[in-house]
Amino acid sequence: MYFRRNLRSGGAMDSPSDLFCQQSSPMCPFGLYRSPSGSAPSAPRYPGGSPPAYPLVSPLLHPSSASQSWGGYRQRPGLGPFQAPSLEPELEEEEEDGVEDPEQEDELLVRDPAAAAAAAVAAATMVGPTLLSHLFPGGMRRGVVTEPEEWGQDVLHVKRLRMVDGSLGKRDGEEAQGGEEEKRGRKTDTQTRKDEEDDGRGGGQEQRKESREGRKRQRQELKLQLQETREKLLELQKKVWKACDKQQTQGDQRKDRGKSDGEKGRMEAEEMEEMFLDEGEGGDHDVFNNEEFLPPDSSSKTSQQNVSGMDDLSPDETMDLDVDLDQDAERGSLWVGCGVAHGEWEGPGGGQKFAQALKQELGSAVARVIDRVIRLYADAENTAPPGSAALVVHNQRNGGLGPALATIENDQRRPSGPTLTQALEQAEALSLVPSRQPEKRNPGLHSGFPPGAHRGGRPLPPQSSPGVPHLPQPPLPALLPPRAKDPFLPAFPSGPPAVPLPLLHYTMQHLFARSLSNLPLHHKDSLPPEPFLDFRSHGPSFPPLPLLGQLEPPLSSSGRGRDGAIRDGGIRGGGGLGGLDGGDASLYLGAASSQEGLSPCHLKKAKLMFFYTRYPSSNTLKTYFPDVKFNRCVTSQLIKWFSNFREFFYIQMERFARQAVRDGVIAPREGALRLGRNSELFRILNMHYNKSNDYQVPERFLEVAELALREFFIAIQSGRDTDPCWKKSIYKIICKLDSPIPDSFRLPGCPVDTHRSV
DNA sequence: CCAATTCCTG
DNA sequence: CAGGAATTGG
Repeated sequence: MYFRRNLRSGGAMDSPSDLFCQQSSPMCPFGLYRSPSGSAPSAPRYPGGSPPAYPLVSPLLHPSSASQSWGGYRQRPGLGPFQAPSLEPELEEEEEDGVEDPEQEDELLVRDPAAAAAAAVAAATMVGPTLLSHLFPGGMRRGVVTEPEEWGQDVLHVKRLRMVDGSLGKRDGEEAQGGEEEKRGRKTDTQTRKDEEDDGRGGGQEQRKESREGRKRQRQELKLQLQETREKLLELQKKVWKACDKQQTQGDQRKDRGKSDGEKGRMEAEEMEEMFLDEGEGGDHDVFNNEEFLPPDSSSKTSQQNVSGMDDLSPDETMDLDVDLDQDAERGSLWVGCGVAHGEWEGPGGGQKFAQALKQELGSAVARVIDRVIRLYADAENTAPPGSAALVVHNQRNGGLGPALATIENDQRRPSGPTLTQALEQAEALSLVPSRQPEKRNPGLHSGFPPGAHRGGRPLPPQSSPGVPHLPQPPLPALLPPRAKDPFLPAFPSGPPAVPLPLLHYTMQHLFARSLSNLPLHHKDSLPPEPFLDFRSHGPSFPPLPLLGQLEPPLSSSGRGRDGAIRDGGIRGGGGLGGLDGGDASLYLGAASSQEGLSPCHLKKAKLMFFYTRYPSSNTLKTYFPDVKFNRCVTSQLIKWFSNFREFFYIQMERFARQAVRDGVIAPREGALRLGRNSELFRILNMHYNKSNDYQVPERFLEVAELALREFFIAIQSGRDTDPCWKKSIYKIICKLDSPIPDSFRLPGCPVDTHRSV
């Protein structure tokens, strides 16, 4: 590796710790990219100049990844959000207990309008005396929501509505190919319920059909309103987050608990993922998933989509709010989950005030929505078939928000883009939680499973994301518009960086490393006339990729395939610098500007320089590598290169000299000691210093080499080689034979020989 | 002491 | 080629 030294070399910024501290982080935000890249050795080295940019940009670059980022859904058995049958009988109990399973309620709230309504009612019912009383001891809820007496009625309304919904769901089709255990469980439950339902209601289908359209419209409205509620909740969560960020810096002892809470948050996020997935899967069988039921502008879909995106960006905190709120309401102490410990807000000072404010906002938002939902469904019931059996069917899970919550992957069919406000909100959400993104679950699960496929109930191990590999596919062509006029080899983007973002740098590095050989990359348009291959490292934190190093082998082979097409466009030469057969001495390949590390291009240049100078001074090197930012390390590396060149050179000389001696050569002038361009020794030397054979070995070098060979021969022949220092004299001779280096080497990049055609 | 060099090893 | 040890010269 040419770059090991670079990595270690002492630039203030590329100290080893700087390079690896992030890599060793347990939550490597780049695992996502690492795994698909076949875990390229260079990948982990990416120190992540600005990690936050990653999760920020990657979803944009790879829309699929955005939806994947939730991955690893862990289904909690027995907590199916639509075990509504249990919900119904438990309603009364809940009123006493005050707390149903918070998560269940949570999921109910978001998954389906009907379910949400029921959840809202349930929440309100239970919340009335309990949670909301905690939240609003003063009874402020009354001003917003209906009076408690009405709640009983509302609950009944919603119950019936849910029954209707269930029957609807069944009529529209059974659940999607439910492969999941959880689904099956619910399904069987649903079916039994439905059977009872059918028995009870007899022939109420006509009535249902009549009221079908009306209910659909209502559901649409409901969806919109739920969406609104979500947005409000999101806003609250944002505020919570801001507060959390402040508070998290206060105590270390909270970290552990906060961490576990973070885990919990991710779990919630996973559930959200599952939620979306479910809804996506059940699409075909769901009324709400049918495109015909989407409003013309598909606002619900886009908005839900937007929510999905936001959740995707901040999965951790998305659901914590509701969940933990309930949990701690049980203990009378409200705490808002945001990765901080329970009781975080109980601390002295503004915590309580914040909690109060939060309570109010959250409570009012929720209450408003509950109110609307209730009313909607109350109205809806007027048209609902009275004959519907009093059973709750669960395939609502696939209904309601289903299509809207389709993950980003599905949004190609999205009729319209997000609205401005949605985009703004999304951006806001983006900016609010950048630092937590690395904690996101490993994406890829989503796309890893075909719709309706079994996702198991458990989190998949990270890195087992089958969907990730397709990440790097799109960017390259898009990011690197071909510029076919470049007469040079694949040019690394230079000048104004085509991709200023670290992510893109990183991505492109990988792309280059992995597929540059097969892709034409021409950037001449943005290049100054002189520089050619820009091998500037991307700052100290970006260890230079062995671009040419990786390029050359494939280019010489696989590159051929495209050469036929590309060469006509001006690209000549097979690989890396090797393929250059330019007709102009001023042609160069190489770095365009100063860089700290040495690139393969520099190595090649050094080798070509060896044809002229075997013992270059440091000043000479600095003169002829103007594009290298010299420091102690780089200098010694270059010197070391030449030392190695000499080593190889002398070894070959000695070897051939000994061979000549063995062969009985007597006169040093004999042909065996001639160094013709057809000789084996020349072939070896040329192979070593001019591997691609794109540079004509200067005659002077042949003379020097021949002289060295002769000297070795003589020394060996005369037995001087027994002297431990017998080579020194030869070295002294050779070191005086350095010839001037052509001026073309003074230019940055690799010189290209003029009169050489492959 | 440091830079340059060689030798040896991987 | 890189690392490292040893040597040398300034």
